[in-house]
Amino acid sequence: MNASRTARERARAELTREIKEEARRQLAEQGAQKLSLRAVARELGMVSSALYRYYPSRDDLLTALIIDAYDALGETAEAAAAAAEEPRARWRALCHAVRGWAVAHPHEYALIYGSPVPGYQAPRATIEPAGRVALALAGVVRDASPPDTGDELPEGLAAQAGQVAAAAGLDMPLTVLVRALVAWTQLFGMIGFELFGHLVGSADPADEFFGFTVERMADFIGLPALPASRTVR
Amino acid sequence: MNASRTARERARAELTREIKEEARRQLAEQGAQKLSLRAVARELGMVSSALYRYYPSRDDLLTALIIDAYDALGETAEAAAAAAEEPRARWRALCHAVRGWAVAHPHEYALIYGSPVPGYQAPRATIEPAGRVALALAGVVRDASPPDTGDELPEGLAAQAGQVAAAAGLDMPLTVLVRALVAWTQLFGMIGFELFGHLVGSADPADEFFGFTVERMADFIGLPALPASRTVR
DNA sequence: CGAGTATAGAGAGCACCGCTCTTGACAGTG
DNA sequence: CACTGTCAAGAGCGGTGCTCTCTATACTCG
Repeated sequence: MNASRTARERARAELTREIKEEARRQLAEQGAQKLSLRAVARELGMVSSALYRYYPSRDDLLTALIIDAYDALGETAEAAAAAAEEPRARWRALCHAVRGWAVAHPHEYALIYGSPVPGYQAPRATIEPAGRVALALAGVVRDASPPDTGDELPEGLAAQAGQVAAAAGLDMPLTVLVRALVAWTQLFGMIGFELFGHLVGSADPADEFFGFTVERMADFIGLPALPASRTVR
Repeated sequence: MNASRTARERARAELTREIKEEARRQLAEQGAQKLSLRAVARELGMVSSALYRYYPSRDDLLTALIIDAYDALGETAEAAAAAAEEPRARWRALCHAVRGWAVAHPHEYALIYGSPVPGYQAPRATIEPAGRVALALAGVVRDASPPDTGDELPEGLAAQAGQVAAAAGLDMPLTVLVRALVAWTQLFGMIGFELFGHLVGSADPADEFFGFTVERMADFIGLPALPASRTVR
């Protein structure tokens, strides 16, 4: 009886996965706007209404894709950070990994870091995976334990940074944490600009510009320069 | 006969304007995705097919709105830069003006700096207005004539910067120009993160964070600190 | 001034969309 | 075997962008 029940559930899990796969395919081909339940169903050889047994609405399907994207990007970032030793090398690896993922999955990147889908409110479930990259970034900085930068932090900003540090268990100078926050927005700003074509007239292709900026961000945070081989990359 | 001809054309221009106005209203209320030709026509008391005499497609209407948005933001930026004297004050004013416009017109901002509409290719006509903000930014930096930062620029990046400088008539050290480019992406990255809710768990409200970052960017580029009153803002 | 023409909006219609409700088939259970 | 819960299917609703045809009207010119 347990086996039979599992059989049904297996079929269900299988189809759920296939739906998501097909949806991701369409997402990659034509973007989130054009993602249509009917088209997904058509491609899967089923009728549109049947899809609603798996995802109660188009937005719910989108949410599933969003969570998957956050998780995939987060995992990429964590793996890159774990693969290097030196703080600056880890920083570089992480930044380039994030960019690499974004370039490889532009539509999924746009889904999570582009303009939010109007009327769509990101559910609670997306918050945790959304924080993974930022956490990985902050972790790299913390492990490098750079010195206090001496910035004068406005009261409210210091309080916000304190809360972040407490919530994430990040034991580091608040000035460094705030600078890491700045670098965080810089990283995604640059990637977004590249992906969305705003660099076309200036720094496109953006490889060298990206590499340059990553180094300046590392300087900005106070990560030590690499000891031996000083590949500027 | 010229007057009569003008009469017809006037009516046409009037309606064109009204269509754009109504479209902008809907854009501001519900975002680009929900912008519907039928709804615009309904609100204007005409039939949907009649709209096609004014804009051949929904995308063309969107293009008109995009150009308007770029122009509005560019004008805001230019005005802010012109209203101050000291380089750092001009820099501050410009950055805060851009952010202010973005916060006041989130959907229009998302339209131009969010994920591009899939399948939609920005026509040539958008390029020039799109560059206005960047040009205003670069102008402020050039007028401050900060010294060469001494960065080692990779070959390709230096070439790209040289082309930009030549095309825009910006006579300044390439290292400074590249750093201004970095700050440019930083500025929009931060604004985008704030608008799209990515700062919610960390630096939200973002006023102080934004102010802090603007100052660090000014430092980064090499803009001199304000002489007398050193309001950190 | 009157005939002809260009331009305007109206309306029907096509193919698609998200989503709902009902119906009939089927598997698993007592 | 009868029952129950799950599933896909189908029809249908109101909406979308867009096209086509038709008619009324404003303008132009002989």
